[in-house]
Amino acid sequence: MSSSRFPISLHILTLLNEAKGGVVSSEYLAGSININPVLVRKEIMNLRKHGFVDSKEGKGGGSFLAKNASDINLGDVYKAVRSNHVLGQSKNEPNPKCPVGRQINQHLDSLYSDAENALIDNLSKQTLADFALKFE
Amino acid sequence: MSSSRFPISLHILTLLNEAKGGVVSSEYLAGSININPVLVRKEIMNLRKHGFVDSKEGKGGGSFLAKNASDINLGDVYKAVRSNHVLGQSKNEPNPKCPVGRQINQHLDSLYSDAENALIDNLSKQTLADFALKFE
DNA sequence: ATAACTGTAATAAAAAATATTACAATTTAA
DNA sequence: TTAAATTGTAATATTTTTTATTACAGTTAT
Repeated sequence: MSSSRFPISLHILTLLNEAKGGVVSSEYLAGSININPVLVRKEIMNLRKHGFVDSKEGKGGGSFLAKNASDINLGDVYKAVRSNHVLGQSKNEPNPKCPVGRQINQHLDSLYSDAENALIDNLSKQTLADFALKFE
Repeated sequence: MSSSRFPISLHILTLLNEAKGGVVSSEYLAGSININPVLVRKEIMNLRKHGFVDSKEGKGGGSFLAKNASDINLGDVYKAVRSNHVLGQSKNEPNPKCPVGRQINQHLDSLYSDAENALIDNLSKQTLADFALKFE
């Protein structure tokens, strides 16, 4: 999925945190992020799957944080939304007849994992609560 | 530009390193990577701009490493190819009437920079020579 | 019962990435 | 000195990915 999943998810979480436990509709969230409500609902589906948020159906429904903002660290949010590696997808198929092409994806993958872990470690230093503090 | 620029560039550099100073055509490179030669030439243009490689026009022409593989570190390669941030482009325009939307891009940017630096630091631990060693 | 939501699928539109074609300019070498 | 191989580069087309839109069944509050 797209490279804007992380910012969208973090935006959603920030708004829900601001709502202080209150329920927020996908319409409202979409309005702040400036994207389509259906995309918000899809992203919320994922955040819910990972236990960050929960939703209430029906009139007056919407979403809300499922845990304390200080218990949501940004590394975990990143892990919840990443689909392909940061450094590039290895879904391209190099020439198996070339000694380099034949092996490169495996080497790239391990390179990616290492680098991505460094990224995640960095993100994990911050919680949603820390991030939200910046908006005051 | 695309998220496969890093793997493509690293693939090119690895092949050029293998050629041990010899000249390699974009046709050959494209064959190993399994992409279009024109895309290879564009990527080489960028690598050349950053001083990693040089090219020779005309018959028997092609590209070759412009510096020692042990002087090319992967963090620098990454910096040469990145166009948008790893964690997502902030080219989306959130609602300026929303207190969160209004500020979020600036906060995301600083978050990205930090995290990206961690990534780059990790990549910088390895040179092209180190990476190429894995192919023996 | 009605209104305001979510959840979800299907489809359409827009944007981005990649491939293709084309050709002038350069260089080698027969 | 001409032909062949190659780069550099632009223009265009195709494919893939992302995003938006539409639609509607199901849920809940009033």
